[in-house]
Amino acid sequence: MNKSFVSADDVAKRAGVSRSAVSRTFTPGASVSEETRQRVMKAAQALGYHVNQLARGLMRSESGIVCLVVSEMDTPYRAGLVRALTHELQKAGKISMLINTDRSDGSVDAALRQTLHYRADASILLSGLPDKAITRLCLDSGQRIVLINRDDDIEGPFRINLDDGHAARVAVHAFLRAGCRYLAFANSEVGTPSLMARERGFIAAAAEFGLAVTVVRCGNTVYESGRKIAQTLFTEPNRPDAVFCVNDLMAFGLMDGARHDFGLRIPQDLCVVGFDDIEQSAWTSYGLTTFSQPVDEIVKNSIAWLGDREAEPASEVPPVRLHAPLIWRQSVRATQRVIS
Amino acid sequence: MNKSFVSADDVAKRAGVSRSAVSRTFTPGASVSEETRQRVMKAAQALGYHVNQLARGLMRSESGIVCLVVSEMDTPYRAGLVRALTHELQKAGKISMLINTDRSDGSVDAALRQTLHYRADASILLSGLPDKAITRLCLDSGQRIVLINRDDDIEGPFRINLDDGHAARVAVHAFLRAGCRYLAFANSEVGTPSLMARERGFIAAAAEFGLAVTVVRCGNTVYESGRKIAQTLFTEPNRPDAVFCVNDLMAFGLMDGARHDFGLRIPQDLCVVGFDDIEQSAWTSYGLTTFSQPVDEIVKNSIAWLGDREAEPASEVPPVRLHAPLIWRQSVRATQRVIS
DNA sequence: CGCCGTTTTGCAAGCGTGTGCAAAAGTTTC
DNA sequence: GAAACTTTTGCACACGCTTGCAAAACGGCG
Repeated sequence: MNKSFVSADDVAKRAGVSRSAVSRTFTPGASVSEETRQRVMKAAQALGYHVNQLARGLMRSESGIVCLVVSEMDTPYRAGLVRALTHELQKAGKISMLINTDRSDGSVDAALRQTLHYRADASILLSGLPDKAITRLCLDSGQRIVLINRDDDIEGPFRINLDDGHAARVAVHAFLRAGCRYLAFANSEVGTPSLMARERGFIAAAAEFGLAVTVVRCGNTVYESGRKIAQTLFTEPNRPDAVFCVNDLMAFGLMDGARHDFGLRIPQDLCVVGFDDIEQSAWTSYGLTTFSQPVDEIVKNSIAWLGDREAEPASEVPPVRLHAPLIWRQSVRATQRVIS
Repeated sequence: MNKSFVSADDVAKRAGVSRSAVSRTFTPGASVSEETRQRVMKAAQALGYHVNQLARGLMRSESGIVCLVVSEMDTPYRAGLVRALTHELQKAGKISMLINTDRSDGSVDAALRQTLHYRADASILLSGLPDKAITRLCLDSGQRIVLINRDDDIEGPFRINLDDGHAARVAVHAFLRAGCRYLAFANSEVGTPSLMARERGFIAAAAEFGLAVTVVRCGNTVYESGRKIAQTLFTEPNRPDAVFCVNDLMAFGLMDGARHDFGLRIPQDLCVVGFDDIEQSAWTSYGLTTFSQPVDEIVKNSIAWLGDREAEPASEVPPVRLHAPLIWRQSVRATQRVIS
């Protein structure tokens, strides 16, 4: 009761065996007789012994730690991803360290440095882009790196991306089927490769049908930005009748602005498509037609890559490109509008 | 370039000093001459050396690890809390481990066991209730425990709670001022002490004015539950004109149900108050009047308690009880309704 | 009982770090 | 220049664990 952790030595002493025996008892697949194992277990139970993973990680090459580096993690999409990742990592016997990179400027680099401090087996980056040098350092230290939706050109990390261009194309088709003619694209000023890919894809697909796209970029990928974009978009002379928002949150802001400030009805006067399919999209007030982030697939791929001890160096492996299906709800007309 | 972490020995060799010198260079407050410090730093830089926190944690009693144990962490309130906690912990030089307790049954206990494995300095519990025995074990191992909004009667952990009862009383007053007469309370079946405290407080305060409260409990504290409660509440003979929802998410479900399925106008026909003040409450579609979780205060108190190395055993310290102010938006009438 | 093959067990060397202690080096004072 | 301090440095042990290795124990067989 002296306020300190109990060690394997204590257990060994109590069970009347050597320290090796207790170590082997807690090492799956080690050679211990059933009798001693029982003895050790009983002693461990009584003392409240727990293997010290720090010390274990010192001997083995693996620490069992996986770092998740993420900023603005209360964003619904990110929060959901973190939840799913931690859950599956735990099932795989790993523990997750969460590194918050909310402070800008070199924060991702600092985060990766932290992962080195704790000898993490792997790092999963959900946001930000790491410096090349520090990435190299991690990789050289034997750490694995997974980049999710950060379409980076660094070689070495395992990259998981979406078919953003294809999704944008699907959005155009959906709008055309609904009889929309004036397309707009609501983007942020963040300029992440995947966001820009959606923009380019949308414009290109529209061009194939001879349609121009009004592009507005504003602030961060948040509700307020959508709200502001609604202001600029619907006060223009020829207002769009279809908007593809780079993100569900922006879509909500845009919808609220369109309805509240301009009295537009959705989908009768305006069709909206979002991206992420976060929980709120299904709420009755929005009923947003949106592309679904294949969270489970993303997680599955990440874990598989981490688990596969003898996998190729990632430079050989092409990025995984996952499909984001369109989830139909009520923010896009299913059929062409009849002009009455 | 042999895929492994570089150790202090490597640095020492390269800098032509002893390993102790390296260790001292990276230990704030240790005695090293400026010259050797420079030499060591240069060598460390060149090799990409990083102190191994696992090994350091083995020597010192502190690992620098703080565990956050939380379930359903993609819930907006929880996600925000986790974000704020990780941010402040990092500022305090700690690193956070995230333990997901989504699987029910004994999962919190398993989580605490994990914290022991990694010799965490402290654990912060945002959800679930730990077993008493395992809590004791953590405390005896010298670990600190913080319980946030889990109004538990275990002695030892540091407890942070809200003045739920008082908030409920404020809600009743708000409704009365708006001229509401038929009060209802929308709860979940979760039965957490703090949720029940809100329920009891609401009923008691209403009783003081001779008013009865219709209580409905349903499912989890999520949107769908609110939706369902709207169904049962507004099909009743004398429908309520004011509902206090235990949670913002449920409030949104209730509002959507009231508006969409029953054509009720808010706040003209129905006043609603929520709890948490999550981001969505400020969205135009909802404009929910709600009690604000003092996230910053919660975080500040937690960190202060962890940082204070020589603090009293928590059994001496009474739970901190924080105030949750009511944030006025549009879901409650400011003045009494004029019956026309 | 002796021989041989198979477990089981303890020893001891490591993993990468911090730190007390005494020796070495440097600084001040007389 | 020696004595008395102060600062810096290296040694060696400790932290709690894993694991290769060889000795010990065990079991079967002739």
